[in-house]
Amino acid sequence: MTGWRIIFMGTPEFACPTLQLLIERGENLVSVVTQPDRPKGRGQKLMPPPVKELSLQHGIPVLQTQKVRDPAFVETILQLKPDLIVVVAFGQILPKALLDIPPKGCINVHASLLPRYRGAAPLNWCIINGETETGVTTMLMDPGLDTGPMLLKQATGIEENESILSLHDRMSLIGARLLGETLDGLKAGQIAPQEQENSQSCYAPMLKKEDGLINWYRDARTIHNQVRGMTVWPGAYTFLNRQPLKIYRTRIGTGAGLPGSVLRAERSVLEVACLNGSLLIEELQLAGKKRLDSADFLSGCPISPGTLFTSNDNGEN
RNA sequence: CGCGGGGUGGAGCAGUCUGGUAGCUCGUCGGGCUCAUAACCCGAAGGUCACAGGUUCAAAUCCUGUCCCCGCAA
Repeated sequence: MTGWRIIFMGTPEFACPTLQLLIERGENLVSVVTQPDRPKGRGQKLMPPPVKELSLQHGIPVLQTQKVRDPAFVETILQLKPDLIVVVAFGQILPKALLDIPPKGCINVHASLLPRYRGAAPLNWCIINGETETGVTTMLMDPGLDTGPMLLKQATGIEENESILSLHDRMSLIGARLLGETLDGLKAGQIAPQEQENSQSCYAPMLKKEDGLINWYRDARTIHNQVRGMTVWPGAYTFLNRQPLKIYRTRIGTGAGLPGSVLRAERSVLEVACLNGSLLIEELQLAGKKRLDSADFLSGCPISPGTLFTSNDNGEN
């Protein structure tokens, strides 16, 4: 398109569609910056971030750094003389020294309707909090955490049973498209940055393993939202016979009983009582076993009504 | 060499420690019962027990090696 020298910064799968779009548009990608390869999975094998793999496939130079604040790294970026830096789910906060480098600024693609859900895990928290709508915002970065002036927004609805997986994929595509529009708008000088209303903001901190632990003394909808908002990582989990049990998919039921107790376990129906209402577990996984739908799970691991799901491996709630 | 669990008819599991006839829940197929059924009853098909060696009169089971899957940890 134009000759703007662009540096792309991003790390996980979510950032890939946007990078892909920049590549397809034939933008002048000077370099891609991503987090270092990290030990991942079983066996601690060193794995490159998805963005690195995509970059290498297209022959784009990749820079990896532990700390973007490192003056030596900032100098490296300065030498590249970028006109614009595009940041999508990079995972580190950029220092002012870096933000000041590109004359056209640093654009961030953020997975929420700002100023709501600033921070690392907006997708997860939107679902956990039962939001029915979210979206993507592009903004001009400033030294704060997702506090810069907004450029464009695109909203999308969240279905009652939608999990973070489908939302993630949809939002990453929306993000790519929106960045394209943002670039076009900026180049044409047609976008007026709009300051965020700080009083309306809220934060979406990185999830911790413990956030996945299910407390059956909460109402069914709250737990349902937790399950679909945490799927895959960290995963909503409870304990059955002192073994960790992951729960991947649920529906809200109307049964009642002692929170954490199994109300029904027959054929493909596995119903557990919550504080208010119940959950019908549709997909689950016992430690060391495969992820199964409830019918398969029950044929190999019969459970009798009254069995308790607990909050720790001591069998207590 | 990060820790650990596992690969057994189509699905999920038991059996392995203490070698000796292949078991359970479900699915499939046939028949029966029923106004009817995802219910119930009767019957049947379907497995070189991941792969390769070894020990043994005899290996799903014991020994050695290989491949694959998964939980923890990140």
